[in-house]
Amino acid sequence: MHTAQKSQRMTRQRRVVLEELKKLKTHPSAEDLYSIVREKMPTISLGTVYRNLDLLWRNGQILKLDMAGGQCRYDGDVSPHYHVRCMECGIIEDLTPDMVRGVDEPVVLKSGFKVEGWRLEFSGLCPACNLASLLAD
Amino acid sequence: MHTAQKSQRMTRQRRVVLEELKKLKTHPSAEDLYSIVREKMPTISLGTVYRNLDLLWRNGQILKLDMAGGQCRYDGDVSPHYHVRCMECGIIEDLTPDMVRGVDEPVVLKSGFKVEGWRLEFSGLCPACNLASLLAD
DNA sequence: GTGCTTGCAAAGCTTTTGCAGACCA
DNA sequence: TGGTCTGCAAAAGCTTTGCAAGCAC
Repeated sequence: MHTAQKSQRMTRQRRVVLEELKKLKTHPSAEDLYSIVREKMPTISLGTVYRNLDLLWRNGQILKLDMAGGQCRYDGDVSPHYHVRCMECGIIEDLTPDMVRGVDEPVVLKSGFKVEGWRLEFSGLCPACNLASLLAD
Repeated sequence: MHTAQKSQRMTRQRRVVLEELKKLKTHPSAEDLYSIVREKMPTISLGTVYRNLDLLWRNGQILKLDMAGGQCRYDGDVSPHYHVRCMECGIIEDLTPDMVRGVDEPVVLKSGFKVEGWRLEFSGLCPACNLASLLAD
C-alpha cells in the first residue's frame, strides 16, 4: 500500500488522465482509460495511468470502485451518488437518492436491476495510520 | 465471471469454510481463512476455499469486501452493518448505524478513523443478466 | 449412478515496481 | 537544479481454471 500524498506536479500525463476520466459518464477500468488517453497521448504508459489514477484517488479527485479479483473501475464524478453493480457481468450504473428507498432494506426502484445486496463503506485513515501521517509532517 | 448458481452439495469443505468464517469477528482474506480452515482440514486446497467463498457469497450467506488490487476480504456477518477501511494499511472495522451521522456528509463518530470518503454500492443482476438467468431455468 | 466438488498445479490478469532518463517548478 | 514523474518491462500477487479422481445425494 502507498503512503498518502498530495499531487506535486501537474504533468501533461496527469492532466490528460484526469480530463478524459471526467468527460466520461461510464466507469472505465484503467485499461479502458489507457486506450482512450492514448488517442491524445500515444506514448503514455499503462503504469503511468495506474500511478496517476492512484494519486488522483488519494487526493479525492476521482472515485475508485474496486472489483473482486477483476479490474478496478474509476469514476470522475465525485459528487454524492451511489452505484449498482451487476454480479454477473460487472456493469456499473449510477444511482441517485431518489432511486433508492431506505438503507436498511434497500430496493432500487428505477434501475431495472434485481438487487441482492448492498454495502456502505467508509474509507479514510485508521487511528494508527492517521497518527503516523501527522508525525510524518 | 461465474454464472449465478445455488449451492448444490453441502460438502465437508464447504461447511468448514462457512463455519469458520462465521466464527470470526474479523474480515479475513481467502488466504487467512485458508490457514484457519487447514487446522481442521489439513488437506483442503486454496482453490476450494476460493470456490466456496464465491459460492457462499452468491447465495448471500457471506459478504465479500473487495479491495483494489489487493486481496478480497470476507465477512460472515450478513446482518445490516457498515464498514470503514483504512486507505493506508487496509484494516477494516465494523460500524453500526449509531456510529454514523448522515449519508450525505458522513462522519464516523466513534471509530477514531479520519474519514475521507464513503461509498454506497448495491449489487445484483442487471436487466440483461436477470433475464438471462430467468430464461436459463 | 450422476454430476457436482475437490486437490493440485499451471495459467491468467490486473496492478505494482525498479531504473535510468525526462520534466516541472 | 532538485525532486517528481515517466516509459519500459519485469515482477508480484491474487484469483481462476483444467483435469482426473472423489464424493454427496
